[in-house]
Amino acid sequence: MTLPHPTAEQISLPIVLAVLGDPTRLAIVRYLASKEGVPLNCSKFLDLASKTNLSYHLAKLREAGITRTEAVGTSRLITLRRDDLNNRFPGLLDSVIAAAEGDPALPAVGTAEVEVPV
Amino acid sequence: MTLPHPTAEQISLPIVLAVLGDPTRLAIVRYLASKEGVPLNCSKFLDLASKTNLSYHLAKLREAGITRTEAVGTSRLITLRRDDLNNRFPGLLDSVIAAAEGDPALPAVGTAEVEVPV
DNA sequence: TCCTTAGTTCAAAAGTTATTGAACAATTGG
DNA sequence: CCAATTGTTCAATAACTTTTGAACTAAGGA
Repeated sequence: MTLPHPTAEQISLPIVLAVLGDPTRLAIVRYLASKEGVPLNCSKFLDLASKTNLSYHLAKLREAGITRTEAVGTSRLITLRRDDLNNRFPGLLDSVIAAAEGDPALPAVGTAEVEVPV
Repeated sequence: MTLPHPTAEQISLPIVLAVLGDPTRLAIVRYLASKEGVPLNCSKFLDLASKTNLSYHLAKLREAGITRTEAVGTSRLITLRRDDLNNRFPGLLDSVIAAAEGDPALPAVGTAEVEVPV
């Protein structure tokens, strides 16, 4: 079972920019980029917002074509659509990620989750 | 007399993205980029929106640090802050403009204004 | 089967942004 | 000075977006 995603051609520039123009979603994208290749589930982002609100933001990212969401069991595995975005808008995602990496004003993900050894 | 502009350091990534995430404003930026170096006044954009509404959108662009607005007589001369944006977010504006140039869904500026020779 | 985990959906409330028209201000040309 | 041109401000409204909590679904383990 797959959730609805736009095709690469359907990805719209103003929509991508508007969706990235939100600190919570930019923080999600920055974190996804920092864990490139590792599919993450929604709960990784609970630092940023409530479960319900995350569901909303992650749907926005998916509907804009910025992320891909795959249902696996009760989880959703989320990845960046780097290739599709790069084909459609060359250089855009990379420059956004680079800028986001250096932005201290964005909320952080994962700073609370230190694996505590037993 | 100069209108208030953010300094380069004050320019915020999410705000820039949110402000660019609007078709009218993206069309303004695309047109400014196509006339690089030539300062344009507000009336050039009347194809896109009413005078009042343009005033609003142009203020958003200025306050986000995307454009510079200079008052000259009763006119406002508007230019892109390309250098400041490039320093702050390298590659971002260029990729947005390149993507906007190829976007047929964006409203067009100036298609009605053909200089009629006498 | 029952419970837990993971996430969605829905409707309401809160907040924000866009659009409008009327009134205003400032400059410039006649 | 007067009128036209250029653009702003203000208040109202319309339209969207974000956030919330409660109720829900679906899968997986005990």
